[in-house]
Order: sequence, then structure tokens, then C-alpha cells
Amino acid sequence: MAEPLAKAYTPGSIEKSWYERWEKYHLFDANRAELNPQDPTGRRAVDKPPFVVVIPPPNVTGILHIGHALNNTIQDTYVRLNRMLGRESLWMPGTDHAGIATQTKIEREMRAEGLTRHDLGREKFVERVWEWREKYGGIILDQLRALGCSCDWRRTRFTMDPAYYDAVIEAFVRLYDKGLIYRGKRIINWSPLAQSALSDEEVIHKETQGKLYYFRYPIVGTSKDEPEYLTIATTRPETMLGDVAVAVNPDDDRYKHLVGRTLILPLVEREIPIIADAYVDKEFGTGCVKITPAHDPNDFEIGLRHNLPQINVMDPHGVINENGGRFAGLDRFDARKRVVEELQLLGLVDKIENYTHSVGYSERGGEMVEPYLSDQWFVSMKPLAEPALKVVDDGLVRLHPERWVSTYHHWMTNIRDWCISRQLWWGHRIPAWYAETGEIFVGRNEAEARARATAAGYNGALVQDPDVLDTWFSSWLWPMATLGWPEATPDLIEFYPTSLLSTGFEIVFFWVARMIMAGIEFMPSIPMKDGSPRTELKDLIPFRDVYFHNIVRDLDGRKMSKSLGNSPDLLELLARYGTDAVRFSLLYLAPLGQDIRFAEASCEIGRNFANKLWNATRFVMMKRDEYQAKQPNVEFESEDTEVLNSEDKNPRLFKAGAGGGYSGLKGQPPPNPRLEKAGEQKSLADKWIIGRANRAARDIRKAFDNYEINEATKILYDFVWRDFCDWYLEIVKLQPDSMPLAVEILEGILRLLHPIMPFVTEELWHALTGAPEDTLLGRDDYITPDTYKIDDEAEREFALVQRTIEAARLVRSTLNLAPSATAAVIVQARTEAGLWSLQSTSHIIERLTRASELIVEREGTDYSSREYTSELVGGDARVFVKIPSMSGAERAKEHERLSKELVRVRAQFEQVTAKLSNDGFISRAPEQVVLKEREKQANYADQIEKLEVSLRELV
RNA sequence: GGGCAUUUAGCUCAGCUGGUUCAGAGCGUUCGCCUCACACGCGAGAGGUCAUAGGUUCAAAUCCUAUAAUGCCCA
Repeated sequence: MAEPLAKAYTPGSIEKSWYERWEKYHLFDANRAELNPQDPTGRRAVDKPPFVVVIPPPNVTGILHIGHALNNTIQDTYVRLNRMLGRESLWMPGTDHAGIATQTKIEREMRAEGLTRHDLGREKFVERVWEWREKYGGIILDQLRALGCSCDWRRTRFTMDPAYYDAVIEAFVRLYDKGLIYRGKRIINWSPLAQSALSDEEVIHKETQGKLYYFRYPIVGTSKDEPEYLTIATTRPETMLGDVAVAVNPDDDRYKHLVGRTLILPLVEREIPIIADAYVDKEFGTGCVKITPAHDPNDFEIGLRHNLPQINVMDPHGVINENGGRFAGLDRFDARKRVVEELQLLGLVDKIENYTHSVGYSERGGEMVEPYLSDQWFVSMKPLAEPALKVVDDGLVRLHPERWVSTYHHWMTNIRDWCISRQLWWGHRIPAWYAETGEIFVGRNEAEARARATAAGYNGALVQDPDVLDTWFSSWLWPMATLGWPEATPDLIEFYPTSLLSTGFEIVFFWVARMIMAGIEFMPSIPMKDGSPRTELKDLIPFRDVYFHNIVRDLDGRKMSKSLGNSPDLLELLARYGTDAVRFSLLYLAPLGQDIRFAEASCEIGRNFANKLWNATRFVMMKRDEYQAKQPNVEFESEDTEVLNSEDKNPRLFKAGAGGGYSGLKGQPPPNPRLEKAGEQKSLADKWIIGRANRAARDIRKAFDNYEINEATKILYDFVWRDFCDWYLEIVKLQPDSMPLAVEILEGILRLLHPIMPFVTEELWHALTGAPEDTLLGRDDYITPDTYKIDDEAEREFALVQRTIEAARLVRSTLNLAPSATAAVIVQARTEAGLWSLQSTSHIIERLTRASELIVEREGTDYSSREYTSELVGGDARVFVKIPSMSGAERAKEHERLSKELVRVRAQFEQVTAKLSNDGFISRAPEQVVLKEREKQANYADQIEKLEVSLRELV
């Protein structure tokens, strides 16, 4: 006999010990069948495709926040669900090296010691980063364990692992050799703080209150009747030092005639041309735009079109350089002031207006980003984007929610080249070597670069590019490289493409789109399982389904973030409420495509639910033991039996997938002594709960399939709490022979819940079934619904019983009857079928309405009187409760209640009557609907009559 | 400026394909209860002009149009 359970659920110790056992018995280990026939899990489904998820690699410097908790709970739920469905399930964990974030963190640490990275030198610095990562890099993975994540930890990968490093270099070399990677001078987003380029995606544009300055540039050689100046407008005065032209719109009649003339650039005294370019907006400012190719991306493009020079006036620290003449040495913001001041002295400032415009800031450091001309490496995106767009358009890769497809489409068709070089030391060093001649040789290592140089006839010195690659240039290979790419490893062949990617939509372009491109570009070199070439897009894509999870906000709608300080300490939250509770609560609150408003107290939903489940199990176990003591012929056993495996001998009422499982019940349930219908073995309540259980199981699967995770969670919550606990367990107290069924339903509930609440369900399942320690629910079968057992008729019939009981309770409550007090109850059914339902459950009604005596009969006698008060059960039944000692005050209260009801019913009667007197309705609405309305009308009329009698008699 | 989404009870949100006694759940709140699993609980109640204005329809929380507010993405 099992140990009695504690009165309340305390998660702490249970969680730790179960996680250890799951690892001990290899629950999380995914294995390739043909490679490992002696699989320790002893369960292999070669006939089903594997289920694979790669974790969005958390940043090594990070700690788990609430958004991670949600995303990883979603992944774990799907992985565990599919594992229980018998698919070989792999959840690949790992972290990325987060170039900028990590380097910044270490440098900050060093600053405290008075050191810079240059004091250490590149090699020593990188060594120090590695030391840091050995020490702290695993923290976030341990936190994922605390969350219950069932990752295959043996396979944990890091983007700087030697093999992964090589994969990144391999990808670079292949793209370079194909001509898809090039080096060039471009305007990039420069962070003066990080001293590095940032990709477009790392820059956040914010509306910023600035000024619009109007400057006059003197025109060269003006005649008397011409204006002396051309006035331009700019938000960044300091860049005028690098101006090389002023552009006007070719259709602008105001300036048409000036095109081809020249201006004197004030302060610098450089003569620059007036050009015409369609880019210029006639309406903006004065219609004249200064052109600074080295400091503005649009100007850069115009400069190229017009063969203009590029004059860079700033150094990497944002300080004006020698090209700025006497302004050299000034910080960019000081230079701005000085330029304006000097122009004012010259009388060349026309006006200065307040102006709100969009300015780029670094996502990471928050500093203002400088558009900056420099030598960088780029990936040509157009050729990669095309097929990556197609696979989403064609539905080979499905996005959830689907509306992201159009956003994806828009981005992919307007894609710009990807700047992949970063001026950092921590990361994958660009495998390019420069010759003294200026030639570039790219190779997988120095030897290869040297060989290529030699082949090209160069034998001099080679110097490697000092820069590293963008972190995303490594993580875009994540689904492939974690499985072994570029080698055709068995893992890669078995588990690629993966099944599901769950991530936040804010990185759809950083990461999701690029992984799709990488898969299509690089996977053709990996053969299929049967050795044939991999050619079809469906085999090249990195994943089938992409789920964009919700953003977690606080109750004020602000995004939870470290900087705002509104994000709860997750580990503390897990400790306080229990991991299962937090997981359940997050999923319960997470509708598809909507943000979550989360407060710590939201975790009470899950905590209370876990406790409810715990107590339901505790109760069922107690009752089962009692029942067993009285029914020695029915054995509850912990061992699985062949009987349960055979559908013919014992069709289970609510059954786990393929293998049966542990209901703790051996043999057939005994015949139920309360037979309601000839030939029927099960009571109405039994048929009802079986139907409800199978309905829930069906709807849950459907919800999971549609990524309506919160829907699945709600169905479970309602079924367990409302149907099973509120009703069925109360009934089991009254019909003990339903005990075996209750055990079976509960056992199924634990299975259904396990992917969401793995700890408590595993614990309770073992307590309930007595399964041995190494037999894990997490590896057992999920519930396969039998839709034919969904019993609409039983649900209708039982609903009448429920509503009848509720009606009686309402009367009792209105009259302040203590729960312990009993009263005589008369239940009248309107139809024969209703009568049967109510009679067959009279033992239930009697108890749950606290009836001292109960009469169930057909409608007829109206008992309304000073002793009897009544409540209508819709139009289907009526309940009388006998209160012989009703006081005047109580009668008044009851009178008020019934009067209100009468008002309500009359209003409904009016409404239906109005509808039915509408000729349009009668003639155009479907016959069924009209009939139903007529029925309603008759019903309401009847109810009105009854209420009127009741009210009269009550006085 | 372009696009997407949201607006239903005090709060957080369901309500799918127009018609189910359609206006719901949880939290909060009010009343009564330690009713032999659970006070992290049980029973009962109060509480909403479904953002606004039009339209389609026999019939609109639901479909269409416009407007407003809020949020996000892109420029």
C-alpha cells in the first residue's frame, strides 16, 4: 500500500529528486535507433519521425528571465508531449558566445582592475574570456534544469566550441568562394562606445527631439539678379565638414537652373557642385540637401551615382579628424556647437528649428550610433533571400501566428546586405589574410590562405584581418552545426530538419530568416539517409514550424526587463510557487500572438491547481484503499498486465496510447449495482465523465497541434477542477463502485498534464500506481482519445442533473440554510427522458442538495405555497424545497428573488415574441431556427405562469 | 508616413464558422461555510450599452467601412 500523501503539495524536494532520476534513467537522451540498438531507454519508435527542437541559444552572460521561462516551458512541453507520443525526441541545448555583450562585460571587469584589453593583448584577453565562461557560462543551463527542461545535455553545444568554430569558418570560406561575401567601404552603424560596427538590426531608432539647422552656402559666380546663397537644412551640422555637394530634385523649378554650378562650402572653403538627384524630397526643408557620402547612407548612394569623393571627417571615437581642418580633435557633439557658432558669426545661419526625428541608438550600449564609412565584410543577401522567401510563401516553413508571414515577406524582399565584421576580439576571427600588395586571400586556416596566395604568385607576408564575425554569423548555422555540419554526421542525417523552433519575433530577421537561408545554402552538401543527394527544399530547411511566443509584460504593459527592474527573480519564483506552478501559469496566460500581462501573483493559478491535483490524488488513493478492503475480488495492482494490453478483453474507458499503462487496477471493473438502463453497465455519471475525459483529450491534442497552448492548458484546468473534482469525485463518494473508473480517469489526467507539469505528475503517478522508480511517466504513453466515447447525450442528461442540483442550492442559499441543515426536496422533470436522468441520479441529487427526503416525479402538481419555494431549471425541470418555518423576512427575500427572475424571463419572452412577429424572420430564417424560437417562446410563457403562481402563493 | 495587432465585468483575458436560455472564466469583491481530499478550499451572489459611428442581414460581441485610443514592426 502506498504511503499516504501529505495534506498539501510541497514542490521543493520532489522536483530535485525527479530531475535527478530523469537524468539517471536517460529520459532526455535521444538516440538514433540504428546506431544504438541497446538503447538504455528501451523504447524506440523507428516507425515515427523524430521530434527535434534546437534551443534558441541563450547568451552565456545571461541569466534566466521570465521570457526565457515561457519560451523554454513551451519547448519542453512540446518535447515531452512528443516523447510520450512515442517519437524519438531530441532537445538540443547550448549557448552562444554573444560577442559584444561578453567582451563588454569582461572589459568592464578589467576596468575595475585598471586594465584595458590592450594591456593584455589579444591572446591573453581571449584566454581571460574563456576562463570567465568556464566559470559562469553554465549558470543559465543550470537554470534551465531548474525549470525542468528535458534537454539532451550530453549534446550541449557552444558557438565557440572547436568544431563549431570550424563550421563558422567553413561557411565563410564557402560563401566567399561563391562570391557571396565581399569586403567594401560602406556606411555602417558605428558604435563609438564599442568601437565596432553594428548590424542594422542592432540599432534601435527612437524619435528624438533635435534641431533642424538651416545654413547658407554661397553660390560661386552669382550675377546681380541671382540669390547669393543656397540654403540647406541639416540635423547634423558637424558633418558639413565632409560635404562634397548639394543636391536638388531635378524637377524642382526653384533650383533647376542652378544645377551644374558650384558653391563654396563655408568654414572649409571647398568648392562643391550643385547636382540633381531624384532622391531629394522637394518638400523637405528648403529642397536642397547637403551631400556627405562618408557620413550618411543615403548620401553615400548619391555619391556613388554622381562619382563624388568620400571625405571622412571623424575618427572611430567620434572625434573630428584631420579632414576637419581646425575642428580636428573635437568630439562630435562639441564640433556641432562650434560649427553652428562659427556659421552664426559669418551670418550664414538662416534659422534653427526644433525638430523631432528618428535617431539610431545601440541596442546594447544605448549610445547614439554614428553612420560611418569604413571597410567591412558583407554577405550579399539577395541570392540567399530568394529561396528563403519561397519556402515560407509555399508553407514549407510555417510561422505561427501566421500573420508574421507578411512581415517576413516584406523584409525579405527589401533586404540589404549583411555587415558581418565586428571590431572585437571575442568571436570567430575573419579567415582573411592581407598581402602587402593589398590582395586578400581567404582560407580555412593560414596554410590554406598561403597556398592560395602562392598559387596567385604571391610569396610575401600575410597578415590576418584583426576583426571577428558577427555573433549571428555563427548562430545562423545553429540547427546544422549543433548536429555536426559540415560533416555528414549520423546525428545531422537523422535529426535534420528539426521540427519546431520557438522564439521571440523580435529576432525573426536576426536569426530565423538567416537560419532558413543557411539551411538552404549549406545543407545540399549533406546526403540524405539513403545516401541520395539532398535536393528538395523540404529537406534543406532548418525547421518545419516556427512558433513566436508572447512578450511578457508587467501589469502596466511594460516589457519585463532587467533595466526596468520589473522582472521577477525567476529562481526565487520557482522556489516560492513550485516549478510546475510557474510553468502552468505562464502557459495558461499565453494566448497565441498576444502579449502576456504577468504579475507574480499570477503564479497562484498554477500553485492552486497543483495543490488541487495533489489532493484529488490523495483522496482517490484513500478511497481506493477503502474500496479495496471491502471488495477483495477486485485487485488494484501496480504491475502492468497483459489484460490491459488487449483491447478485446478490456476496452479501457480512457486509455493511454499504445501500451496501456498503470491504472493500478487489475481486471475488469465489477458490474455496477446501480444499473440505470438494461444492458448498460455504467452509470450516467460514469458515461458522462468518460465522455468528458475523451473530449478533453481530443481538444487538448487539437489545441497543441494549432499551437494554442493556453487553450490546451485551460481545457485541462477546467476538466480537472470542474468536471473531475467538483462533480465526479463528489459522486464517487456516493457510488463507490465507480472507484476503479475514477482511478483510471485520474491516471489519464496525470498523463495529459505531464508535459506541462512534469514534476508533480511524475510524483503522483508513482504514488498512485506504485510503478517502480525506473519506470517513468515521462516515457510512458500519452492519452489517445477515443472520440466515439464522447457522449453528447450523456452530457446533456448530466447537465440537467447538475443544473437541478444548482437550482436547489440557490434556493437554500437564498434562505440562508446552513450546509448542515437538511430539507425535503421535490424534483419535477418536464420530459420522460429528463425524469429518467434525474431518477437514475437520485442518490446524487439527494446528497448534493442535502435533501432530508427526495421525490423525483413528472411535472404536474404545483407545490407552491408558504412552505414550498421553487426554482426553475430552465424549462426542463423544477425544484421545490420545503421550508416549513420560513420567516416573513425570508419569504420577502425569496419573493424578491423570484420577482427578479420573473422580470428577466418576461424580457426574454418579449424578445422572442418580437422576433417571431417579424415576417422577415419567419420567412427567411432557417426552419430549424424558427422552430427553436417558437419552443423558447412556449417555454418562457410556461415559466412566467409558474413564477406568477409561486409568487402568489408565497405571500 | 506605411503595415500589423488590440479594445468584452474593478483587473487579466475566453468567446473559433453570425442563431446553443450568449454575454462567459479566473482573480478581486459580497454573503454563507473548517460539509468525512483540498481554506492554495467548498457553496451562492453582485458586477458589462461587448471602444465609437455607420452599414450588411430575418438576426451582429461575431461580418464590412470609417473614427478614436493603445501597443508593436518598418521607414
